Amino acid sequence: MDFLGQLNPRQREAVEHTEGPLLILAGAGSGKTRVITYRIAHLIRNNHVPPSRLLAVTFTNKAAEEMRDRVAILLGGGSSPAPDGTLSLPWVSTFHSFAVRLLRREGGGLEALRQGFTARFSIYDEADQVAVLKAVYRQLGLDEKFLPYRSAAARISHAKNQGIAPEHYYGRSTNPQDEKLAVIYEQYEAALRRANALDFDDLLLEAVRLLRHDEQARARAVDRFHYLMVDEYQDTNRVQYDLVRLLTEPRRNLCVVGDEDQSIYGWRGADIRNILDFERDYPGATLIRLEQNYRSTKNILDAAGQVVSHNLERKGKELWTTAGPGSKILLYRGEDAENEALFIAACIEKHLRQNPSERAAVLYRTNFQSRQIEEALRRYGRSYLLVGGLSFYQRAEVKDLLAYLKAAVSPQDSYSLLRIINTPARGIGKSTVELIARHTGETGLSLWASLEDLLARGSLAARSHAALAGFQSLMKDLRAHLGSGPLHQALVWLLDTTGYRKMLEQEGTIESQGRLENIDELVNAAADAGARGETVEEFLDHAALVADTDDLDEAAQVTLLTLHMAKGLEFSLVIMAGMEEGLFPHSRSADTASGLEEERRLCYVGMTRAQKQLVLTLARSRRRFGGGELEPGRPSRFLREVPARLLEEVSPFGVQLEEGVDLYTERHEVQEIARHHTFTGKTYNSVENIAEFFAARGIPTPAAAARRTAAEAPARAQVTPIRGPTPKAAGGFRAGARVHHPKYGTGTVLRKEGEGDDAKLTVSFPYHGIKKLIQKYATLRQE
DNA sequence: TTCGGGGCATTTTTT
DNA sequence: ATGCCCCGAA
Repeated sequence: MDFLGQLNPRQREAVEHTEGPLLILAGAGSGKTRVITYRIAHLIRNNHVPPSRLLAVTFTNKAAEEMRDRVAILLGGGSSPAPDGTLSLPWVSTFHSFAVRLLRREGGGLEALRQGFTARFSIYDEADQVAVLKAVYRQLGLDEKFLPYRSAAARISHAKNQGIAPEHYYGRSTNPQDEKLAVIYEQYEAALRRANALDFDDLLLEAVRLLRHDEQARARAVDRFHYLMVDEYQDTNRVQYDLVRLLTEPRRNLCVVGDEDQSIYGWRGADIRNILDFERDYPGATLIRLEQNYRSTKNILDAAGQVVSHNLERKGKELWTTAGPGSKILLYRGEDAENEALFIAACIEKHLRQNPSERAAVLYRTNFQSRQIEEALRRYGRSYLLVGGLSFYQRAEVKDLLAYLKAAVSPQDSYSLLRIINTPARGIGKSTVELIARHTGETGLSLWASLEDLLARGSLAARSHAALAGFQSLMKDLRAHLGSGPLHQALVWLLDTTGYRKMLEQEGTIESQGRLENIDELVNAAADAGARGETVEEFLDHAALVADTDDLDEAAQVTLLTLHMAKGLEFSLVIMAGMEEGLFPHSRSADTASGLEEERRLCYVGMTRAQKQLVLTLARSRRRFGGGELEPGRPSRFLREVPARLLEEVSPFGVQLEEGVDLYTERHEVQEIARHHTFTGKTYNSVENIAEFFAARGIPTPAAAARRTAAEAPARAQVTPIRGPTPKAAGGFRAGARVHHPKYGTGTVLRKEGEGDDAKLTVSFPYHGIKKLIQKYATLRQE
């Protein structure tokens, strides 16, 4: 098959340019993934480069998976199978999982480089970081009033991403807060080191360190990868830049693909200069612009292009298309957020009725905006997929079990140990933990070693001694189980022995029911991992590096998500909500020129997601917080940057259902429809997704390909399971009643506790699961 | 040690 | 309006 014939001239040029540095500026919708995958296929098939000599790096597992699948399909027939008969494929991975594999593999080098580190390090996510920072704050006598943990974590992360060490941070601090933060930073680093843990930033930093200081390790890496490709290059930070540099010197067969106009992660440390200065950093680099857009209508492209042309920090690209102008961009201004939301729902309804096979998305700047839009969609009985919220691996019960495993695998991992030392409650309370922590501080031992030391001394009160001794033998037994049998059996044993399962069962609530299902799913995932031959460590790595958005269901007809999460996706109809000053551009970004430019790029990203129809909406006034005042808003400056000739203002009656009912009188009828509507599509965080979170991503399977095809099939119906205690009948919202909640929509009352205003209701909502509500506070309506 | 009530802040978040 | 953190009572 001559796959090069399927490319346009520019794309083909990019694919065939294989030697030396290459920068591909790929505008939105210009076939970027196509170019990367074809380029890989070209190198392998036509230039006979062994697949193992190629490395492609992406930012998300999802992108990596997609790329792998597409390369596999391209190579499908003719590439050379490996001796064992499997298809040999290049290494496609995220920056982070690449770093982890490198560090685990080159563990010896790492240990030599860094005192006290072992290749068995734990990976700490944001929740773990906060736990570490809490301890550091306490040690320094600070509290969150100084700086919220999350902000401190963000600032430390930012410093790390720029390669600024704590001492350096201290040196350049100009105010007392920064000085203190430098100390926090230093203590945080020390705490991680003691715990033999690396945070996400460290994974990259340590990989860079290793390659810099361990000549042999670098030689091995450079020798292995002759061709490197980096996707979304505009989102790389300084450390990723260094990593790429180390991997490509001196061969310099580096191909980076990106779009400076889609750089929207500056606040996370991404450095737009990496892409702007590529030609300077890699002299002799070839620059190829992909400007033909295959996604959107001309009107949409022109509008987006006009907006982003107001930016100065760009190389400049002009997207063009052979498509026709298409519809104008609709602009709607509602009285308030509720009215805006109703318009959005009506607009989606109209579009999908006319185009039943198409997909629509509502994009917004901040997550709280989804609430009213959800409510409006529910009124129309329209199912949707809300992207955001807690992912599976971030859930408390899953994190607990993983913490048991981490603590067992790495005795130094004090923060994982801390998490589960008294979960379920086993009589090791706050004061006992503090006692051990103090001992840790005095001796410099890890929490676990300190615990053992205290037990050996026998100086503890009988009660705590017994509790701690019990815990000690529990962990020893867990280690033994992990060493002797399959992982999932160890987990089952753990759940029984600790009484974790019992704890949830005894709770007897609907929430606990869900948690039980989650832990069962984790056990299944462990069994699958075991069947694939994964070790505990690999299982834990996988769990740490998998992200929730990886499983974004593309089959959903209506998707609600933030502008940030929309990058890389496309929808027939795109509605951008909340086009108001202060909201978008967001007030916190509006005071610097670079912040404003990033907001503008975000606007560009949002607009270019639309294939056929783009709709911009705003509200004349909206409430800032729940109970706040209605505050008037001003239209976003981005609206003015769209040429007026491309815009069409629509009244609330401009977009209507065919029946001719208007938005205001219609509500009650619509509610009636909604009541009978069956929700379809799987919930973003539903249990059935969990297995997929842990599914192997290494080798594309027929099942994976089938799943892709199946994405076009209608989503299966989901029935919210109702289990748990038998509902008691009572007045008002009694069990079994259908109620409506402003945020969660329509749900079923499962249980009622107490009477009158103080009654507590347990309600099951599709998409949101089980919520406990106080009748007095929750604005519930009887359906 | 553990549970429940009142105070407080609430942008975005690839790994 | 809500979620989460800390403090006081059982």
